[in-house]
Amino acid sequence: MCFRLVALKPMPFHPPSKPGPMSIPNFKHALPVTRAQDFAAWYQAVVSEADLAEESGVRGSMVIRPWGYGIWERIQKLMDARIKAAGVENCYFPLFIPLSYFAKEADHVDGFAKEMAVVTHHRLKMIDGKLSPDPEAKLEEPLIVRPTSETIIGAAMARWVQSWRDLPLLVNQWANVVRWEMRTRMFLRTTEFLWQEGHTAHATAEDARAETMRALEMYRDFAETALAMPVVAGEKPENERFPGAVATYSIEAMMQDGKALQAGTSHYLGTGFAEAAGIKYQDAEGGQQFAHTTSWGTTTRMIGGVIMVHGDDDGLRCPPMIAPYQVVIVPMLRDNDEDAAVLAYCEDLARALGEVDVFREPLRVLLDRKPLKASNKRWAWVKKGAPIIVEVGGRDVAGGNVSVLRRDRLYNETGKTASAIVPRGDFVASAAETLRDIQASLYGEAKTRLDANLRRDVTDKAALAAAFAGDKPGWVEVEWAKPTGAALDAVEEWLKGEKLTLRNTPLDAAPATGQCIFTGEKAVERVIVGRSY
RNA sequence: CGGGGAGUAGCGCAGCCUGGUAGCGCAUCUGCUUUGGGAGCAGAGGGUCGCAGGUUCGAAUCCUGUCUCCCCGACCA
Repeated sequence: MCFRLVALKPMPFHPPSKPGPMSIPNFKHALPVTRAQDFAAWYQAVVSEADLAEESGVRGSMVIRPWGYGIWERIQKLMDARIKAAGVENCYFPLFIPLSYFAKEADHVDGFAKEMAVVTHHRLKMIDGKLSPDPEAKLEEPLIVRPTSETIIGAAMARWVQSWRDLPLLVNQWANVVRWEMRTRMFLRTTEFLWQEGHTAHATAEDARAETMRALEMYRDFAETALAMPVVAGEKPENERFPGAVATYSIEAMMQDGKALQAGTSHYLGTGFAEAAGIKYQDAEGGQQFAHTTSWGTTTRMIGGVIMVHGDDDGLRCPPMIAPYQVVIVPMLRDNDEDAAVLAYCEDLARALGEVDVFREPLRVLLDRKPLKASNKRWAWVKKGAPIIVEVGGRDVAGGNVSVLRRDRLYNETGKTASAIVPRGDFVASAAETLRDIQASLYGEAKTRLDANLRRDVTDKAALAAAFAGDKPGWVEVEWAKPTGAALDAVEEWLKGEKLTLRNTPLDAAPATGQCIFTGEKAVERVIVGRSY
């Protein structure tokens, strides 16, 4: 992986101006490249410098390192609680799906056939000195590696659902899936990725649609609360739908370069998958009905979103709710007699912090005992984005203090790291409040940026194109007539020429009052246009 | 999958055109000095040059194939 700092086109979008080192020439940041120099290289630098993930040698697949996986485990824990609170139960379905299951739903096949990993053999053999699939061991029916599990879960649902009393059926699984993407990026689009996929079956369309919206709202609230990542929840236009879905909804987050990232999806699948899999039930009147199904998912992509929403030129700033460690204690050891006292003081501090409750959980604290120079440890934790870094030296011990560094406010006006010396007891007593404040301030900063870069004053195509000219960042919400079929294709064709995409039609948008920006017809709703990942 | 670029020590790179058996900076280790902070000096360790073939007396260097990564595009959570 190499970062080239030459002749890079400057990023036209800068975070809200903050006091600190922004204006100081040649300021030394923890990363080798800044957001303004090259956003894509900066993103990769955060991934590697924060020890989130690394290349694996397998195309498009990454090793998720402990700090990155720790964030995923936090996401899992908080999301899982919400899923269970909605009455959805976890279970596990096979990684391998018989080709015949997958083939049943035509639109589904159209959508996924091009990116499928296929298992065709069950044995290897040494042939001409090379270990190769044994031609004698060819599978009767190929297996596909799941790109999503609607089909195999549908087969199970068909067995489980007999009567209207069996509905609703609400299941979820945490799993890995594989999609053979042409172009991959760490966390944002990998060949194999981790996710949660919820699958539900209902008696009526109304119930299924309600579940679809419940999941969407769960994702919106999760993104904004746990990830401190403001999003826009809305419906995807017709041709961005999940293959086989009747309606697809998404949450869209704005990255610091102004591009949109789809961070979660929820689908109302109608009866299409039920018909393909035979999910039928006998209703109260004795008639046979097909169930209405939904599916909804969030993935490790969210970690990429957290990086691009909260990261700065010193690395990740991890929201406290999903930080594997919320407070990291770095002892300043000098290889002298004071060290034992410093360590004992740090251990007491860690113990006291471990008894603090924050966000209704015990505070997560690490005493970093690694035999490295304290300054190196500090900057490693800055890059990883630990919300609070506490440094403790001999003088702190003597004075009963700690030196506190907030990751969201790293520098003061003079460009120095903004460590604050505070009495130990005061720090422990206020730690939970400080973490809540960091969570809130990360959200606030991102929300301000989103609002400042979402325009709603564009009413014609020329102005829309101009709004993005010269790589201007952000989104534009426009009124449109929600064209379908060929008319929608024409809209997307024009947008493609401008390198733009339709993101979604926000649920909470104001009603449309004017004309469709694309067709000139009477507008029926508002849709967000932007560049995207 | 199309176009472009890259793979040499943990990281960042030079060497490749004009083949002769590998070098720089940072990091690491050791010693001394320093100490509210990303230290200084001296010394040391670490690489089958992505992989596989080929040409050659000899390949990091030339040729062929292949894998992986990055950028742009088409596709997508």
